[in-house]
Amino acid sequence: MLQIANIRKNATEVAERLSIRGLDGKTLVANVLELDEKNRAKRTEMESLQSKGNQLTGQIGELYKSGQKEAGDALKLASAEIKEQLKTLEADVELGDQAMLQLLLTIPNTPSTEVPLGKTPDDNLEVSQWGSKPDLSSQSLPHWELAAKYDIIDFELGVKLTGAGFPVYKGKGAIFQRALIQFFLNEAGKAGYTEIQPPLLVNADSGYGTGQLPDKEGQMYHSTVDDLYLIPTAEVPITNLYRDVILNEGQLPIKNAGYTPCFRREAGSYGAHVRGLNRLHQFDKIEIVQIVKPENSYGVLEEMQTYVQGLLQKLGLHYRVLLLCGGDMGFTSAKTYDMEVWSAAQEKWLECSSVSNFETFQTNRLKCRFRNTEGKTELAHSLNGSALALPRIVAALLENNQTPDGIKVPEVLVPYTGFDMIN
RNA sequence: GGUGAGGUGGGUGAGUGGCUUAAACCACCAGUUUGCUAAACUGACGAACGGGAAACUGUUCCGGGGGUUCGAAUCCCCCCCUCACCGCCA
Repeated sequence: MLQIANIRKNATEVAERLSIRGLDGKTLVANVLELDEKNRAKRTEMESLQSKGNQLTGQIGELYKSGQKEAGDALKLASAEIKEQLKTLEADVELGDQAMLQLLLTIPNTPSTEVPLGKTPDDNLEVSQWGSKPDLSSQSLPHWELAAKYDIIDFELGVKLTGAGFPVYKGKGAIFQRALIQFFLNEAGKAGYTEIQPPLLVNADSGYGTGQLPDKEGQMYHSTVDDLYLIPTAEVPITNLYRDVILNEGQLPIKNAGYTPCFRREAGSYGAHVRGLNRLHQFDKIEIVQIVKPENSYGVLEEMQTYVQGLLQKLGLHYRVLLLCGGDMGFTSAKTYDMEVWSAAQEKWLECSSVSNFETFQTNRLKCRFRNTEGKTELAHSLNGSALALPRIVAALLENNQTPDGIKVPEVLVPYTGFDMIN
């Protein structure tokens, strides 16, 4: 959620930056300012009346104490009248605040000025590519066929147990998953991230804190008896660690990493492109999260982006880096890089990581602040990225590394798997 | 699930109707002293929002919501959460 004070102060800039998303920034900002002005007028009116009432009660107290009961009783009448007037005023102010909140909730984050204009994924800017397409023989198989051939992932069994999108990993397939998780966690540790094992169920407050609620309510699995939500990403618990917190400047930057299964209902997205591991209801992901000082956040975004690339390089995967355009960026992000790995048999790019700077969009909601050098509280900036999400990495590794004798395990993973070939 | 206790500022924790502009201690911050660090001393120090060029000033906030009262952290009602013990159980 954008900060109203910031919109007021930097109206033109906010409007311009919103326009990068293809929105009518000017009108949006004008609407906010108009409502804001109305609200403030009402608030001033209410507060001065409250002040008057407070003075009165003080006087009444004095009068009673000095034994002037009748004079006190007389003032009570005036006090009662003010109280009556306040009722409607307070209700008005409350309504105004609600209206403002509702309005602000509909406005996405202001893109960084470096974000390219554009509406669709076609307008994303390809920043770089690494590696090259593997040279596979003509009989290369998609990963779901490889999974069946070597009996390492069973999609049908998952359907029996739960439903589509809940695969069962078996034997070397399960070990391979575990190896990747441990590899990613160890790498994050080496890069200075503190490992976190958070709860997989969160309450509604946490959902609101990172913005999954109320907008994406339908995307989360909800246990209604206890009113808890299965996390769609570790971002939710790990970022909410800092909800309603005032940090000391010295504690920043905070760097956390966590592995969790992620649960997504993915309501409404069915079809051919969800085949195999491409889109699941439950999958494993290692997430990295940083809470930083505002002036550092864009430098940190580059650092995180580079870190994720390093993982892909160690796995020997051909990938590209996209700078998302305004229209394709998530609602809460100010700047996002997507990493896509090449899936050799499907012959397409698969998104496997998304690294974003949210500036104060999340921390405003979370009330995550730090005390700056002047001793004043200031909203921190939050960032996160997948490092990495497993399924599409697994898909790409299976497809790209297939040989007539089996699937070669990347060298960096062998210490974790204990085998160098899936066959 | 049962019974009991409790939720106060960054933390510990006092506070049973107006003197609370929330004590005290700790932490954080600034300064003094000091080879450095530490310690000691001094000072400042809750948050959010509004008004003001600024100095400054107003309002709200003691888990959440309602109520009593001229006036509520304090009294009453409902809800939520935490802790302890018991029961059940990995």
